[in-house]
Amino acid sequence: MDSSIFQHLHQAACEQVCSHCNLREICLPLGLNRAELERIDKRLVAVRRRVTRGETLFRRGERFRSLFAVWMGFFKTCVPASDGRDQVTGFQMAGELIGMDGIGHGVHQAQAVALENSQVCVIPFDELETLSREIPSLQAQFHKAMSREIVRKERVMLLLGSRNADERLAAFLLNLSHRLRARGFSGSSVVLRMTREEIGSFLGLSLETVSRTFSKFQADGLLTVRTRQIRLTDTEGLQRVVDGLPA
Amino acid sequence: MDSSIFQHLHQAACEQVCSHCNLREICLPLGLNRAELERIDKRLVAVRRRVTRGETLFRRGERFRSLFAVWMGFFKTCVPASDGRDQVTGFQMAGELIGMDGIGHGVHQAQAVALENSQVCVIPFDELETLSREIPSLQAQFHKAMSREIVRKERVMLLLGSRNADERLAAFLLNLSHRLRARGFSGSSVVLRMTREEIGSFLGLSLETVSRTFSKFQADGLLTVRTRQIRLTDTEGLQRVVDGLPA
DNA sequence: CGCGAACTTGAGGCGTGTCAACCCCTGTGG
DNA sequence: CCACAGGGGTTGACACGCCTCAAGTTCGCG
Repeated sequence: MDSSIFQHLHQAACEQVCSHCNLREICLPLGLNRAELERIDKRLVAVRRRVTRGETLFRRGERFRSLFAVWMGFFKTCVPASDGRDQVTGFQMAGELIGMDGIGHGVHQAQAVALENSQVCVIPFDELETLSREIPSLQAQFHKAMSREIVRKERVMLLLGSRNADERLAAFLLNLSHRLRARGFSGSSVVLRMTREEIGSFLGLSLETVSRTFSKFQADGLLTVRTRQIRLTDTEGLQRVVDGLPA
Repeated sequence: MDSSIFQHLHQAACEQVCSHCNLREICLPLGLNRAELERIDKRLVAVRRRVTRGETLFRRGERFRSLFAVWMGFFKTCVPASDGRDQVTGFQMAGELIGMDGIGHGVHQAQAVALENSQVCVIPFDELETLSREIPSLQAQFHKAMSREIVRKERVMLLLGSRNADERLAAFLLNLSHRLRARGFSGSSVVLRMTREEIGSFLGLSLETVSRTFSKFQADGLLTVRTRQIRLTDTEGLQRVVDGLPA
């Protein structure tokens, strides 16, 4: 176990100031000028919190107090389905917000679990509302973030409502790839942070179907699979699958 | 055609002031005190707009400027699916907001169509942001509205991802019933404003499956159907269907 | 009253879930 | 160092729920 001194040093080292964070262009403070950034430093983000792999960030039913911005790592959000098991409602990576489901009733409607060792910036919600009354560009950015979340959910609805297994998985992989590319990663080499079962739960498919579809895509030369290590070799082909066109 | 004088009188009669609107307890101004209500009168809602049955409120790709609150009537929102036909993403009734999908990119991502003769309150978005910087309770209410929209979409995702046709349609009917009851209607007598095809599109089912499931529910004594006129005779039984329990 | 749209019902086929067996990898303990 | 256990992943066989196609009926509007 680390000594408390070491812990303190570390806290100081990765101090939570948005103005120097390299995620500021894809996170909530996007579009703020320098003065505004410095104004929210130390106010928007109270603390940064570590969440180890498998640990729960918040549970369904817990009182909602803060939003969380993923600073590093990877999360899933899920809600209990009728049969007792969890259904995954989304995956979040660096720069993405978690917890917006809790605003409506002051209680978290979902559970968030880290899929790898992660860190999140804790954004007390009352402070966010106060600051966004003072800083219009922060207000605008927050509203855009919520709106985009609505559009994302809507897209998944479409996926689940009218696409077959191939189309769903292809869309899922391309979406992951785009988000990784936007964060400076290659996009063609994807390391899955989640199990086949979690992918299936998110896409409304059984884990066997997910596995079979991976194998099929590999046989069709669209990608190569080695368990969690995926290499997308033909993204245009995957896009054709999404569009429902013949291979 | 009405004379212009009559039209003017009518406009004056149903003047768009939130403080006297009988929907204020289920619409955006919920939770505002009298002073705040009077402060937003004439500012939050610029005009009220009539939309006749079948008419489009806004189209996908149109510039986003305003949110719309349904004042009376019934709407569907939909987005073009890959095969050219539309996929329905939601149904909206009195007191519900339409257009939040457009905030994120300044462009409407969906299309909204009236399913009966309707009227909507036009809420210019820049004015809403200005007012919600001045009136914290309005800000809070708007944030809650967006959050609840996210949760609603999430629930539909679950429905589409892990429930069969019976469970989907039962959940849909109970949801409609709850929303009608919250607006002072009976809740057990439901007049569907949409076709079987639109229900199916929303629930990820074919119109034939929707029709068959209605017939099945009727045979099971859960409701009686006469095309668009539905009478829910056993809501507890429908709830058991939703929960996946045996009939 | 007549036409087209909406709805119902049936027959058949396909995609995906379920069940089951097996493999691979990793970590653990003897 | 090996044996073992357990979780994750792959693959096959089979069943079944829902889609598709098709025919016929009812409804609603001009």
